[in-house]
Amino acid sequence: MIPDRPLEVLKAIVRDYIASKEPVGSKSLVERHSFGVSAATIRNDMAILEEEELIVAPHTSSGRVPTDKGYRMFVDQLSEVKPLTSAEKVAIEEFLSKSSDLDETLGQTVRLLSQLTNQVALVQYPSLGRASVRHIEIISIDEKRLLLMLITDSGRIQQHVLEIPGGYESSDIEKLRNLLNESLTGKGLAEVSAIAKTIAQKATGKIKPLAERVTPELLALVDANSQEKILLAGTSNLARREDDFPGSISPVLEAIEEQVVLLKLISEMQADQHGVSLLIGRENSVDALSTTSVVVSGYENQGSEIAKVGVIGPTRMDYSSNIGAVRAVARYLTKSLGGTQ
Amino acid sequence: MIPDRPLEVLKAIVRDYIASKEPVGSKSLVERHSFGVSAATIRNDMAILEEEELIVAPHTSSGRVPTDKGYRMFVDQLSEVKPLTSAEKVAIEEFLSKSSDLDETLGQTVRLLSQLTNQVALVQYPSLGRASVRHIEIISIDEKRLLLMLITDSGRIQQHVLEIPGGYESSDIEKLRNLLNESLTGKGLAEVSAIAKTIAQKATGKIKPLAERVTPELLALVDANSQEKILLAGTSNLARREDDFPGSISPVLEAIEEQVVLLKLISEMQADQHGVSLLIGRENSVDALSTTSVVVSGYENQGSEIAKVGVIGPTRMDYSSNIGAVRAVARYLTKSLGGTQ
DNA sequence: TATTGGCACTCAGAAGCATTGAGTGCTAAC
DNA sequence: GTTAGCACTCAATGCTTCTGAGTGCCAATA
Repeated sequence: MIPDRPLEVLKAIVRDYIASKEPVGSKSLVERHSFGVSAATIRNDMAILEEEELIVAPHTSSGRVPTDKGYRMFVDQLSEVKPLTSAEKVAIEEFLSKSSDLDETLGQTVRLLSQLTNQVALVQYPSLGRASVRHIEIISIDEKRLLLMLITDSGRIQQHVLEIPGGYESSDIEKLRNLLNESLTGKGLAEVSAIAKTIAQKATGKIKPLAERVTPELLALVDANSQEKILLAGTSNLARREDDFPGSISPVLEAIEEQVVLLKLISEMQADQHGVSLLIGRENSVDALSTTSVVVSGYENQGSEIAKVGVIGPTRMDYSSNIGAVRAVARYLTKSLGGTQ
Repeated sequence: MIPDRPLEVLKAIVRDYIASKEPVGSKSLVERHSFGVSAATIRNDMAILEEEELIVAPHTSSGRVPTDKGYRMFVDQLSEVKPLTSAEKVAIEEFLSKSSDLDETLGQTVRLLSQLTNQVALVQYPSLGRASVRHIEIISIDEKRLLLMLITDSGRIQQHVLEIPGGYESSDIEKLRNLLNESLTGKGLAEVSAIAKTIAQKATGKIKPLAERVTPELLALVDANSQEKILLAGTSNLARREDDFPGSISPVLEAIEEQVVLLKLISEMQADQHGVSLLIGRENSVDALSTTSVVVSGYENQGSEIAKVGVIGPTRMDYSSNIGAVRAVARYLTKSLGGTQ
């Protein structure tokens, strides 16, 4: 266990380093904070911290820098996160109240979050594991083409144009639409597959061929719909902090643009005490992201978490305010979805 | 007018500089190309080019680098662009044939283009100036909420949930839907505004209040729909070429993320001889983008250009192959939209 | 036992300086 | 119009020295 004062020293080091980007030494530490002890004592404490691998010296005889483990301890000690200013709260309300559909809401959210935090913000589209069918719509485009639409209760819409080479009758379309909605509305997406098959069989008479044509497409929509998707914003914020990344930022940007990797990463994260979860530096498994930290929080619709929202930035980030911002935005997003969806 | 050989020298300088990123000098020029004259002669030619501001010397007594004007002349002289390899063509077909709805198609396209060119790719959502209404749908969610949808012939879908505090009857919904579709299907979005107002007046009896509630929302959808939108991909490609940007890339990234700016920029561009249009360096009016070039081409649906697709990268880019790729992708995109939409 | 002042030591980074060499512009000759 | 020759320029490189923030350790102190 780390004694009290060394812990305070660690916190001070993290704060100073985040603020200044310079390795922090014993002298500047006693100058900036009132520990009531001398630099030599602080040096002893720093020796303990270094022993525990909470800080390291970039070069012999230079100041110290927090390690991932050091940041982690700092964050875990964080008893309260920086609350948003009321101006920021107003900005959030302002932003999110305007948007109407899901796409727009998420787009606004991610931009907002990137502005609040000055980091790269990300928002995951509602995952569809638990989503259910709100409505299925079939719309006639012309004599031989139909637009099939699947709308889920998370607000996501999936559509596909399909050709009916032999043409169709609009009354049949209506029948099929009713049939599909009666059987599927309210059902979970996972169930759709099984039910849709029985529909194709149950369908009788003229609408049978139509049903046989449409149901596979419907399943394809469900499939496409279950593809996870991430929205990013504020990539330039990462670039602005270029020199927090040794070498080049481009591998970092590459990794972030790689949706699959990012999705895997955030989906494995579990919320901790602040209602947010974070990975610091090498705690995440993606090599290119070893110099970044990820802060995410889940947002909900109808009481259950449907996806995540968060930020990603250099390990040397202001954890306190980022955690605050992510948490707040997740809450507002939950609220906003509850309202309009 | 620039004589023949100096022009060839310019071309050689551009090519060598693009390939090597080093200012190119007279000696290396005669080594790499067979001009049949000596370095001293080339130097005379270079003096002409410098006189014309087609090249500059970064420092006294170093090699030369093309100016924006130099690149421009190079591009204008370009008689043919590098065709895609057949592997690339296959990749395009492969990619674009898979996608079903507009969102997905555009998403695929932009990723594809960024991979083909190793630049930041962008695709503009179909602009709605010339789009028309394909269908209007009203779907009941629960007793007091409706989902209003506007589908345009470019494949774009806009939706909004609206509350009907007093509830509604489903037969009324159907009447209103029919009324709206009869009046509006096939009409241009610009006309919708005028027509919708008359509908609200024409509506009689029970559906009048409903119509009065719905039509303003419909107009809002048209409005939202006419908001231009851009999809980006491959930002990391820009970062990978960091040192083509003096200072930092972050202002460049910022400018690119600023959709409004970018939209204005590309919407003002007019296609030239190759079916693409490009802005080189300071030819574009955005200051932060003065070290980048933009290559775009229009894509079409039903015979008329609906939006643009292109790439943006450092002025020191391979114009020939980028022009080729953008043009090809625009064509395939046109084809793909023609098929499925 | 914890804290402190003192002190020798380390080393990255800045500053100064000489060297190098690719490339130039100019001139006189071909 | 082309070329060889030549003096000149200057970014980049390498070398050395200098500086100072910061360290680790020890003996003295509370």
